This record gives sequence, structure tokens and C-alpha cells, in this order.
Amino acid sequence: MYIYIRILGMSTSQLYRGSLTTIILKLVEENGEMYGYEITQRVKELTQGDLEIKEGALYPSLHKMEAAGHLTVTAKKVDNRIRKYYDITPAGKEETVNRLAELDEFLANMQRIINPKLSFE
Amino acid sequence: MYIYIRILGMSTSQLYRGSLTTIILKLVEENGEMYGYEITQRVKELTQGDLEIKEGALYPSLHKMEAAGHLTVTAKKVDNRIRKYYDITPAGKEETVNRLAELDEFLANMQRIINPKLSFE
DNA sequence: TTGTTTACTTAAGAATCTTATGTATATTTA
DNA sequence: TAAATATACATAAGATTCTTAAGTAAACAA
Repeated sequence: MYIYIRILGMSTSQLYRGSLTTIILKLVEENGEMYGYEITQRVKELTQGDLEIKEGALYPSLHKMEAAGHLTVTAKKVDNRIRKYYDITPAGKEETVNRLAELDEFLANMQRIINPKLSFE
Repeated sequence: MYIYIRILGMSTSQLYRGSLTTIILKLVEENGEMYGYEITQRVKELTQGDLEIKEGALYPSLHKMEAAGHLTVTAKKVDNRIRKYYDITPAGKEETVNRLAELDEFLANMQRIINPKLSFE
């Protein structure tokens, strides 16, 4: 029997919609080879448990990014189980730059709307 | 005959998904009574044309926020045409505070992931 | 041995958005 | 003055991205 308890403070915000690809690209670009489960744990760590990447979002996203030629995948047997390691491609690096630029623009635009007084840069 | 030309630099990013409610709440809370079309123009101004709120997203969103009790609506005839002015309710002000807090958390979490070196605050 | 963690997969449904279409009046331009 | 554009709202169909849920399977802890 399983009882799931909603962790206080864990994010349910819709704002993360659209940011998953950017997060994956950045982490894999920076760390090199990572596998799916590792990405979920790394994000949980970095955000102090605030953001939990769901498997139902993560894995289809990884498959799509591989299909797009932004990531490569290599299956490795570790402890008698399969892990799929993803690494960034040159096209993936370009995509990372673009996605991070988009994120910057998004942040700047939200600042302009939410805090117009600080937006004279 | 209509020819639509894609404006260079206009955002097509998925990052804005989930931010519309926050944007509307903040603008109406700050400016007082606003009507839909006015909101699209204000956002366009503030972001220098970068972000165009689509009518297909805006109007259903306004209706939903009214149904939720976060906004009130008053129809007024201006220049022989109907405008629907939306204003914030007390519940809407609470929601605004919550949404802005969520936005802050989102920004902080993205910083922690994208730029971990700057995240020791 | 029961439950939890690790590790991946995928289908169904929800939420939010874009695109497209429609209505209608006012204003600008050719 | 006719045509096009701007103002102003509404909504249905489809796309995208996510959550929820169910499944498989092995390692590990209680």
C-alpha cells in the first residue's frame, strides 16, 4: 500500500511549462554524460527539493531531443541494470545557446511587465 | 487580401506558457480597470513588441479569472462600441501576491539550475 | 518478505496556448 | 468613397507540454 504525501513547498506552478528542455540541455552541456534519473535528482538537489521533474515529462522529452539530434544516447549496464546516458551534440550546444537566450529574454520581459521601474537598462 | 509577415524578434518561446495569468493580475492590480485589448497593447509596449498576447489566450483567461472571483467585469459603451473593463477583487489581490511569489521562486530555481555559481544567497 | 529506491517506458487526460474564424464598429488610406 | 486597417470582443479546433497513472524490472533496506 502506498500513501503519497504532498510535500509542502514543492512547486505546482505552471511557470515551469516550457522550461524542461532548457534545463536538460544546460545540465547535460555542463556536466557531460547524464542519465535520466540522475537529471531528476540533480534538479531536486539544486532547487532544494522545490522542483521535481516527473518521469512522464522527462523521458519523452529526452527521446524527442535525441530525435532532434540535440542529444546522443548510449545504453550502459550498471549493477545489472540498464542506464541510458545522454550527451550533447554540436547542434545541441547551439540549441542550448538559443534556449538560454530565450530564457534571458523571457526574464527581461517579465521584469519589464512586473517591475517596470527597474527596466530602463 | 492579407499578407502576414512574421516580425523578426517576436517571441515564439514556450516559456511564456503559464505566465499569462500573472501578467494580467499584475497589470490590472497596478493600473486599475483595464479592458482586454488595452492589456495586449500595454504588454506589447512594455516588451517593445517582443510579447504579443493572443486574443485566443487572453479572452478565455479573463473569463476564467472572473469566474474564479479574481476579477470583476463591467461593460461600457465607448465610441458606440462595447468595452469590457476588468478590475481586481480582494481575492484577486491575494492571488496576485501568490502568483508573484511563485514567479520569484521560479526565477530563483532557474538561476540555481542555469547559473549555480551565483546561487549561494 | 515487504517496501523503497533506482531506472526506464508509455498511454490517457489536463492545462495552456496558437491558429483560425466570426461579428461589429471606427478610422485611415488609396 | 471604397478598401484596408485598427479597435474590441468571442470561441472552436488543434498543438504542445505537462501530470497522473500504470507497467516492467532489478537492487537494497527494514
